[in-house]
Amino acid sequence: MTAQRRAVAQVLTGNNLHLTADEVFERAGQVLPELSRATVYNTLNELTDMGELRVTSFDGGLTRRYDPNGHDPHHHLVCTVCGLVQDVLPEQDVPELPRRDRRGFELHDAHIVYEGICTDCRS
Amino acid sequence: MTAQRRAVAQVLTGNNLHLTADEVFERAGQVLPELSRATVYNTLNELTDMGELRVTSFDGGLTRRYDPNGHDPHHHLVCTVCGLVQDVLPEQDVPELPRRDRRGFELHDAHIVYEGICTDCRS
DNA sequence: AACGCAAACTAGACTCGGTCCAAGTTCGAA
DNA sequence: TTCGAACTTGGACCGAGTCTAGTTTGCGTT
Repeated sequence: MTAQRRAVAQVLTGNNLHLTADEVFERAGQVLPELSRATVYNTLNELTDMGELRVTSFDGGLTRRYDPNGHDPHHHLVCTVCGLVQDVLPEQDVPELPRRDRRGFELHDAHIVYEGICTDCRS
Repeated sequence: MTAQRRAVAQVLTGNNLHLTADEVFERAGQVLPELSRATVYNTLNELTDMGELRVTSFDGGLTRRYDPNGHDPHHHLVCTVCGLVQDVLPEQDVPELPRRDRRGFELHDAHIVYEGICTDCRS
C-alpha cells in the first residue's frame, strides 16, 4: 500500500458517487500533486479486479465510472443528462429471468437501472 | 432517405443484436462499399435522436452499441465477457423506486440488466 | 547502515472510438 | 437548366484508456 494507492482509495471511499477516472485523478491530485494518470488507471483497475470497485457506464458512455460499492448488490439511478450515477439499495427482489429467455447464459447478476433527470439538470 | 441511410437502417432492422458502429460500418459496407464512417455515425446519431435506436453500453464498455428496438420497453441480457447484448421482453413489472429513493429525479425509464456469460464464451 | 532486487510510479507515445470540418456531390424545386 | 440545401466523404482532430521504457521506492538481507 503506497501513498498513491492510498490517495486514490481515499477519494472513492465514503460516498456513493460514481466518479470518472479523470475526476479521481483530479481529486487525488489535490492530496498528492505528483500523481500520474497511469497510476490512477492502474490502481482503479486493480481495485476493480479485487472486487472493491465496480465499473459502470450508462448513458451510452464513452467514459467509465467507478462504483465504490463493489460488494453489496444494488441498483442505479442515472441522470441521462449529466451522467450522474447514484446507488439505490434494493428493497424488493428483481424479477427472475424465465429459463426460456436465458439463451444458455450462465447468470451472475441482475440489477435495475432507473433513468431520469436529476434536480440540477432540470432547473 | 438516401442509399447510405437505407444501407445503415437495413443492417439494424430485423434482429435483436446490438451492433457497434464499426460492425454496422462493416456490414453496410458490403452492400455499399464507398460508404464512409462519418456517414454511419451521422446516421446512427440521427436514428437515435429520432427514437428509432437506443444507445446502450454495459460492462464498462468504451464502445457504444445500438439497440434496434427504440420504442418498446425491454430488458437486456449482457455477456460480461464478449459484450454481446440481447433484448428480453418484460413479463413482470419492474419494482417501482420508492419516493424517498428518488432524490428529486424525474424518472423516465426503468429496466433490468441481466449479466452473465453466453454459451460461446463459456466453452 | 549499505546493498540489491522487485514492485510501483512517471511521462509520454500510442491506440481506438467518436466527432468535426471543409470540400465535393446529389437531388429537387423553380 | 440552374440554384441551393441537404447529404456524403476523407482526413484531421479529440479524449479516454493502455502500453512501455526508464526511474524511484520500499524492504529484506547481510
